Amino acid sequence: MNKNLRTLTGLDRVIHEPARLMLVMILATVESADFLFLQRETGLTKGNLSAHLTKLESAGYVKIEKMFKGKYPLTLCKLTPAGIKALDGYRHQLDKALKSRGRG
Amino acid sequence: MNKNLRTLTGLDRVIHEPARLMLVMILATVESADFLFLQRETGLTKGNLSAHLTKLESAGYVKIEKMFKGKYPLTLCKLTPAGIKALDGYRHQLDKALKSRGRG
DNA sequence: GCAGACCAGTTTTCACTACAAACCATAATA
DNA sequence: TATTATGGTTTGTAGTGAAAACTGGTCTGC
Repeated sequence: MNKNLRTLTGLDRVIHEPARLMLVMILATVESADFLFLQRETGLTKGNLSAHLTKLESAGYVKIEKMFKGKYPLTLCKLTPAGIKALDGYRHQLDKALKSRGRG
Repeated sequence: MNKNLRTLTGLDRVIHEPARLMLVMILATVESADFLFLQRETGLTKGNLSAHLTKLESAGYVKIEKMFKGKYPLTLCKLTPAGIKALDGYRHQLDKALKSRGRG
């Protein structure tokens, strides 16, 4: 069953990065989240969070909407259908690979 | 249960790299493997495989023994107890994180 | 009314890393 | 003697993640 292991090479790197995996896992449960909420939840620095969100957006996995809450900017993030699908695929792929034979 | 997600930040990067995850998964099942066997199984290039093995060795996760099979060099790789433990920990950690809430 | 602190992010910088290509030493082959 | 194959290692390079520095706007004290 090394087929399962071989698929690891093709793992979605966008999702595979722990920080981003965290983000999509969170976004998968909340319908929508703002920047500071995500920062608190993940513990990432702002710069880091910003960069990861941009990357997720470029991949089409999250949609980012900028608005104003009162006078302050507000960045709202939401998982797209593509993002949901990507996360699902990633989970299944990894799950299969990690389950294949429990050592010897 | 975001505690599970937060732990993702601390994932062992040595194991997390797909190519190396493949390697340790294979090594976890075979007691010992030579360079070319690993190359065939993983599909990695020689250079790549060499580099990843060196990294795994530096981490103390695999033991590499060089010998001669007849007149040709032979590189034998074997998962160390530390490597087994690391893989186990990685699997559990990731499993927990990926299982926490299945969306919505 | 303006200097400085604060808010919500973005851009820049930098060290590291994975990958592939080039290389190396030896051995069989023509 | 070249040439090719074996079993790898070293080198070059583009890409990446993390933190620091920066930006544009707002509020506060004086």
